[in-house]
Amino acid sequence: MNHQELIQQTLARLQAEGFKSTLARRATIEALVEATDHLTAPQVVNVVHKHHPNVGRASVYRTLELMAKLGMLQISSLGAATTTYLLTGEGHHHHVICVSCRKTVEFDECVISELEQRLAKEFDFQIEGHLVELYGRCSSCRQ
Amino acid sequence: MNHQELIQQTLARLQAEGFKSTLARRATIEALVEATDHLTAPQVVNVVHKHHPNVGRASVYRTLELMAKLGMLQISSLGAATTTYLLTGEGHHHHVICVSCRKTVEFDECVISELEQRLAKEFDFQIEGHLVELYGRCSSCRQ
DNA sequence: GTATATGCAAAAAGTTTGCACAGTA
DNA sequence: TACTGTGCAAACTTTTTGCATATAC
Repeated sequence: MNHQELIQQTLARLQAEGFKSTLARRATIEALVEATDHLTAPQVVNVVHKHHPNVGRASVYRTLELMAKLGMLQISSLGAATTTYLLTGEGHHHHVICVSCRKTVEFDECVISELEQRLAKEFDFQIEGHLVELYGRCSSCRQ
Repeated sequence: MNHQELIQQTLARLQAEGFKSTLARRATIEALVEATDHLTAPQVVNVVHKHHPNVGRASVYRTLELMAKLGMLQISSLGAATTTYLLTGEGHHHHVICVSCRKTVEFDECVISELEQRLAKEFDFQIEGHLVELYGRCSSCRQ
């Protein structure tokens, strides 16, 4: 699926939930779709402003909040002090993060699915996503 | 292990790394030890100020940063917009978080250990902790 | 046409920094 | 004593809010 399609689909999902398709929302989704990694809110604002200088910062925040509430974003701390956002679905992967130099490496394996199903039953949750991060010390930082 | 012992041990770990044992650090650790759940930085500051009104806010932030760097804290976004901290080790558990009402339930099972060992070898990381969070919609919010 | 959503600007909240002084080792 | 760490206050960054206007449906 290319970017335009993904943007369309994401907007459609918002519409399906009863929210309107607007420029500010499209611009925010655009920024998230183009990102290859987690972005902080101010980073999203920056990207949005590159293409659409007239979109307000508050609208970006409001869109991020809305999408997070709908489970459309993966929210992560990436082991750092700032929250970051990434579109869920597509390119599912997780991170190993060095607590010393903040270097991150990705891995694709996900051992969560069985657990997910068990917990969904146990707590009567409809699971929509998950976050798995490992923290440690990379080889250079252990010297 | 009781609270006092855990505080001592945590301070000792700082000292082992070459950092001094001070009141501000003890107060911060105290707050984290007493917490039964993740705390935001401002919450830690509040607890510290209850017992030690004269400890500066900046010192608490600096201690949190230091401990995070040393891998002594589990950092989590809890699916919300603020970073939270919890002492690692002790009472290891994870959360299922409702993206709609923010209700969280805990679970103890952890399927990460095998994965952890495999990734440690593959990327030459010394893994010190991990974060696993599931996001979804609780039964009441699905009505 | 109507309700939702927006942009702006100001307020609030959270975090970081510089510096003179204090406390640990 | 030497140097790390502190408290304070100010600067800075990030996030939220109120409100008049614009826009999607």
